[in-house]
Amino acid sequence: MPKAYDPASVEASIYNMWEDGGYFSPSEGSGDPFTIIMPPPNLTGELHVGHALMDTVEDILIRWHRMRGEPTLWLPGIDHAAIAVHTLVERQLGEEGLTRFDIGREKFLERVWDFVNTSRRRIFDQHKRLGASADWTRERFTMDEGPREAVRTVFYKLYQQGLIYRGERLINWCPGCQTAISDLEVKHRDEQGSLWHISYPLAKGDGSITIATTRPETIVADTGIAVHPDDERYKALVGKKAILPIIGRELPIVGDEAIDREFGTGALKVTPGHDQVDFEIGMRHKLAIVNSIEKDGTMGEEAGPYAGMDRFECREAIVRDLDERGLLVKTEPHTHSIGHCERCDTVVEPLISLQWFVAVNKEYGDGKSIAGEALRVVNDGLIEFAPRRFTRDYVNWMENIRDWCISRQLWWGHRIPVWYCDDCDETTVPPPDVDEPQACDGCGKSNLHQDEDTLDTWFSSALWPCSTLGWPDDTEDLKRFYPTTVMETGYEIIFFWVARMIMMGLFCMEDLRGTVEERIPFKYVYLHGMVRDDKGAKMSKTKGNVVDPIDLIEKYGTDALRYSMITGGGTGQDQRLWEEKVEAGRNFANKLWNASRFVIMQLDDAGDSVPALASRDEMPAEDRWVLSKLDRLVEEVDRQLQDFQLNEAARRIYDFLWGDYCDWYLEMAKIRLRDGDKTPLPVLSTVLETGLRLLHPFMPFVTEELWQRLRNVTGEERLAALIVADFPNSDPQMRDEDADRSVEGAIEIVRAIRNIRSERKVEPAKFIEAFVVTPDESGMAASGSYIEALARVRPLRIVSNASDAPREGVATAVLPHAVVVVPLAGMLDTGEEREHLSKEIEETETYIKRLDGKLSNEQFLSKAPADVVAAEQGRRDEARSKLGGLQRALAELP
RNA sequence: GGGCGAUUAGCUCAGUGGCUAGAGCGCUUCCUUCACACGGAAGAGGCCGCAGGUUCAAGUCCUGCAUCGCCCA
Repeated sequence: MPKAYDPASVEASIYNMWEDGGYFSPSEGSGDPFTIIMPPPNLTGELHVGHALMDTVEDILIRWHRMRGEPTLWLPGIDHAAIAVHTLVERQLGEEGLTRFDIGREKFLERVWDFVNTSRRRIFDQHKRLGASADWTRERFTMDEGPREAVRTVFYKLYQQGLIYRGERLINWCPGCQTAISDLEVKHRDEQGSLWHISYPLAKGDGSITIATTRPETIVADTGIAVHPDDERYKALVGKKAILPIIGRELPIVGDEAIDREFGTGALKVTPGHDQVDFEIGMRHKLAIVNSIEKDGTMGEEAGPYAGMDRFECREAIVRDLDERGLLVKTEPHTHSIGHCERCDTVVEPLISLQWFVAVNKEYGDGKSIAGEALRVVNDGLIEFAPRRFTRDYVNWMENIRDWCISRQLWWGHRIPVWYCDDCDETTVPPPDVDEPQACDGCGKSNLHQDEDTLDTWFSSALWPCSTLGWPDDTEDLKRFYPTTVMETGYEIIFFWVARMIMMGLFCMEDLRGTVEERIPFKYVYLHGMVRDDKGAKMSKTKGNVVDPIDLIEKYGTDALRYSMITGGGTGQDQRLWEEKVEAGRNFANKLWNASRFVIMQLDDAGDSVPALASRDEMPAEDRWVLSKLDRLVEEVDRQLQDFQLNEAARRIYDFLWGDYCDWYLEMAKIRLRDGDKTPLPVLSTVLETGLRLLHPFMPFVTEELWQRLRNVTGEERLAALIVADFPNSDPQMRDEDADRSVEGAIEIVRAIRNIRSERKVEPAKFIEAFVVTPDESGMAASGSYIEALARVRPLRIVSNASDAPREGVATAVLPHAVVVVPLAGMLDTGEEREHLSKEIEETETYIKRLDGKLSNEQFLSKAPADVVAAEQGRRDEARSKLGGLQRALAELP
């Protein structure tokens, strides 16, 4: 075996072995399946470290459940990412001096598919590099035939129920992407702007009313002025009219409770065509709606003299004109929140437009609503969030949800399955099995044309848990794996995706499943945090601070990356990642490699003379100790995995394998092995094998490789691969408190002697004499040989009486159950020794004082659980005896 | 404006009421001993943001405040 673990030389072949072995597909066994539908990455670009974290978490859960023998399905896929791909291909066209309208819809889509087919493969290869044990035979794409049929079906069902409608509403328009976007796709950001105070003359008389606005370019679309009905300043004006400057339109002055009297002048110009709040005020007072901004962001006809001007140029022009007319009262700096397109960062323009919506709050059937149901299943605990705090975000959002605008003015995506008639006004929405309707539902004529638009990508993603398993057909997979078990994703898409999957999952399954428990798309939502750069900044291509997971894998290995990511932070917590952090994982993999290398070489050397594992009453304490500790570990890891505490589980396994197993047990075993005693071998290999099984979900490659190598020398033939071995089960029979106490006591003695040697500058190689004073002479004798070897002591004298140890020229360490005395004649500085002991006496006294305080407190004695009280008493006894020992040692110094 | 999170060793972070608060990295001293220098041994380093409260017991629960970050409006 090579001296160092080289991930690059083993990962690919191990992955192929797993895949060829068919281990990624669910086993046929009975029992509840464990299912994760993988969040589908965009098919643009590459997997980033966020995906690496996602894959790691999901793969850990999947591998753990697979090893528990459950039928386990991890279903991967890809999302068609409508806007992203659409704009990407448009940009490519732009470089050739073309627009999509030059080449037409059909040619445009051909180019998109070319792009899709090349970039699809790459993503799966990257998942595989990460070790993802997903079932590639079930891979899905949101634009495949199955998911396409699901989209058609759910659209039809929603339409039939009156839950999808087309209407003229104020929507968020992105002039950059040239499409409507949903509320969620608008990102608000505070920006420095101005608040302009503008005077509007009254229609009758000489008076005027001054309004304040941040968007003077929308003045041309004003259709009213609103004030608070109780505002003394304006009360008399309600019902009167003002004249819109420049345009000359008469504006009714209305009273509306929604007006904030403190903001600006307390008078609001109302522009229902270009502002959500204004739109609602306009509805309440039946104000007209004027559209003055075009979809490309220029001013339209209604803008009069400003028509054709860019919206931001228009703003300056209007302010200038108003100023010239003496109507600009004042301009003050003002910071306010401005909506930007999530994708292209263009300032979003609220516009009145004819779009398709899902009526999420509308009652249907027996009085339920889509959002209401989605809220109920979470409030009733049928779906749980981990970490729990995200439940409230979800509930708040769902309670305030508004209708979902689902049409997009894009060509790439699921085309809206609606046809309009050229001869009458009827809209035809055919059942999903009809590709293209031949006749209008209204007049029966055949002059039909399909809606030009496509659906929001998230509309099809919302169906993902259903559509990937075969819905609308009630397939075997849908019967077996729906509801899925865990939805694991980033907290930033709770609303975009998780919430919508819950809404649509419940709706889709209505006809197929009788109870709501059977309709939910998943039982647990596990949310991971964001991976940031070393300074805590969000990674982004434009900032150039992205870390490529494949680079890290090539440098440190997949397991190293996985370990570092999983232990890098708490559940749902953001974490920072940079190269040096991954080194910790690499070092661990290498440590494991070398410990295994030692064990394997020893087993190999021993050949047929390796004894069977002895019965426990024949084992020395250290063997029982390591098995006992291992069992505690197994129990803890199991509990932590149940609670989604993946980071703690990984850390605990690390602590055991590196600390208990490598640093102590292995070193103890070496001593017996050198003496020709082969009985540690089965213990070494059993504990290692169990450790590999425990660690496998976290670090699959190195554990599989080592497990195979170990199996080759132990000759165990039962199983082909670690990936399908049993996950360890706790066996309380293995617990051994006597062994724990005795070995840990001996470890304390080794540490104490090493400390004395180091502090007193004893030559490292030199063997020195040492005394251990302990009431349990025979028990200690059992540990004598490895204390000698590990602390480089010869001879070690175990005595039961302090008087049997020398007093002069000695360094003393006082432990709770033993006193270590090391004669250091000539090497000892009495002054230093005195200082040393005095300091420790002081610390121990403080500690005892604290315990005394606790133990003399009646409240504590009566209210604390008995075992806590007993533990504190035990600590005090230990501390007292330690103090006595320290004081004696001090007194005996010359 | 509302909500959420963070604040613990020099840095990055664990810590799900009860050991004298831990890890990795970094730092100091020592060790190229036949698994491993991607290593081993020994150490130094903490008003657990601040102020109150609950509790026999608080880094952990509650309230307020401060700073930073995120989400929503």
